[in-house]
Amino acid sequence: MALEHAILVSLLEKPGSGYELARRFDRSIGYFWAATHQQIYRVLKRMEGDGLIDAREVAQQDRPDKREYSVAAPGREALSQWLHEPIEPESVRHELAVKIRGAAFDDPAALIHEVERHRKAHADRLAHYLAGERRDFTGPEAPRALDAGRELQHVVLRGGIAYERMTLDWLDDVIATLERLAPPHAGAAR
Amino acid sequence: MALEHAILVSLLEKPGSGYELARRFDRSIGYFWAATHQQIYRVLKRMEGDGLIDAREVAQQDRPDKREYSVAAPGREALSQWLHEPIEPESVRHELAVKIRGAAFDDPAALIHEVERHRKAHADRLAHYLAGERRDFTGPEAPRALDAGRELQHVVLRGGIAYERMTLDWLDDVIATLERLAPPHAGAAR
DNA sequence: CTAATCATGTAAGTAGTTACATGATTTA
DNA sequence: TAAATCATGTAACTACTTACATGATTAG
Repeated sequence: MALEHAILVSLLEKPGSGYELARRFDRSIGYFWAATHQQIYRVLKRMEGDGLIDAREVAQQDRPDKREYSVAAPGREALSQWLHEPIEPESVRHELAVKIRGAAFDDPAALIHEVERHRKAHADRLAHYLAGERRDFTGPEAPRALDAGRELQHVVLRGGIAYERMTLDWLDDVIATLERLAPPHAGAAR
Repeated sequence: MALEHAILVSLLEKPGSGYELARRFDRSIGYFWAATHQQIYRVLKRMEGDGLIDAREVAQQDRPDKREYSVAAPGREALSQWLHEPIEPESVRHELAVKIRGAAFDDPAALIHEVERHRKAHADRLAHYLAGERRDFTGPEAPRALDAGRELQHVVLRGGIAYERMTLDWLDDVIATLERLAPPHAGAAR
């Protein structure tokens, strides 16, 4: 149940409402742990009930009021404990790879468009990561290094960048392979 | 619900029992779509009920009998239809990245062992992929190219290899970063 | 005779998705 | 006054995980 832990990390980095968390899960933290607002609200409620987080009603003039959550001592403890437990190295779910192998039993050429669409999505994400890196991790603030949080956010971002670059290269390979299989006679099967 | 589609692809590549599928999901196809035997048996039953696959009782002398499944015409049709539908570019779930960002609020040095454990798992997987590539995709059978299934299996495997290589490099970066944060004063926090 | 492999499941619980719903405030 | 953003939820469903269970056959 890593969503709880992802929420704890995000709230330690900065307290916020369910809505704000949902937006973070569309950006930074969500790049490696996706969650919808429905799920977030449900889990926040449970975590509050378990005493892991505290809620504080915040009245706002220019916007609807909100409930701001922050991490309570038992939440910090729970996170710390989880950090010291081993986790299983990721079991991947790569739907596009299923499609690519499935294309052998259909028309490989028909998949080219879909793969190109994914390629574009990954190129956009890479551009977004690189912009974030330029914004947050370059410039003269470097001497103030040894800020653990900053360094660790950066190394995770570098992972995202490496992942997107690798994926782009691979998708080019996939497209080239599909094109090679297409020209002679469309509609190949085993 | 891509498990159904992954099963269809796997059964088109080669018919088999639930047990055999479960083993494939521990190897080849499972490298990009994980599933346990419990889930597989349940989905197989549903798919049979939906007419997507056919079952055939196979008596064996040297082993317990089994039910061998193969793809029926409606199953082929369902796969073909799915292949022509667009899917969302993957939403990633990278638990280790959550831990790395969480380490800012605990002892970064304490995470080094965990990351090294993951590094080893990925190194093993890479070695396994490379052995599979040497076994199945090298040698003099090259001229018999244009076998779509073979080519597509290979490009998916190349993706797995690229992913593991990228991950190893990144985990080295992570370890170096954690070590850099560790020496002066263990137990940093923001 | 014991462990390993082959083979198939049930039951209970947790996590996650999709659809639906409401209402405030702000900007065009 | 309509659309966008901020803000929070419920309900129903589907997917997935974990624990438990059984029984055959084979190799050591």
